[in-house]
Amino acid sequence: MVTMDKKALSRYFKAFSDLSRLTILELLARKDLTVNEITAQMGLTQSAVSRHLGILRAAEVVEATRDGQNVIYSLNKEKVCICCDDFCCNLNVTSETKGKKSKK
Amino acid sequence: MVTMDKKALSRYFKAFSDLSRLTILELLARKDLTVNEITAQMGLTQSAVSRHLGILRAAEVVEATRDGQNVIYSLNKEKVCICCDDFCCNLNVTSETKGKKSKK
DNA sequence: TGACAACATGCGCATATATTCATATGTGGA
DNA sequence: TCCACATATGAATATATGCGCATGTTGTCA
Repeated sequence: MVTMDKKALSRYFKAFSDLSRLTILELLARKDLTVNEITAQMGLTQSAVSRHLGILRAAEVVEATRDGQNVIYSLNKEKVCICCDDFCCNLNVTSETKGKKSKK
Repeated sequence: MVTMDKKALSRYFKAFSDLSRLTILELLARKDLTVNEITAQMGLTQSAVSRHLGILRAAEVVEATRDGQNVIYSLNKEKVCICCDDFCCNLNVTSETKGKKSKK
């Protein structure tokens, strides 16, 4: 059930720990976008956006496919899900725990 | 349903993005521990552990209660849960999405 | 009160990260 | 081939982070 080691989890969370990257992920959650389209919606240079996308790509949270001159980025929802699940699993935080006051 | 803003999420994930802190969280998932007990199980100085705990405390992922000279730390599983849920919710990644290939 | 134990914090250092500018790489069209 | 557009990347800089040492703070006990 647990498929990621701590190092991988750390890499994922590092990817999620930046405001700009969270914004990018939210944009991609709505629809696939090119780098230019993402850049247009953020207060950053194209360079900065490209770097953030590189980090998200390295963490395998987003995927890039080339379409002519454009590169279209899409969110890998499955990975996001697995990441959160594994994390919760590692900490014995399961759906059943939800909403209940911890038993301590 | 979505109760955290991006900034809060970013703070949580920053807290989760360090290997030492992930280890601490795993330890606390098993049982409540004092700073000394945690320090004994990690290759870090007491000072470093205390700082990590401070970060986790600031993110409200762990709670500290004083017991005489000791400070006992415990994991706030609820917060961990809410954090992951909110994140997934923000990205439209729900339980129903799990396991399925994204519809793209 | 003094001594000690547990924990937190100021400081400095080394490293990592985010950002920008300038430039390189890749792709399509004239 | 040459150019324009989209994207990625090297270099430089500012800031943030993790760490240890030393010290401060808080609580216990004699």
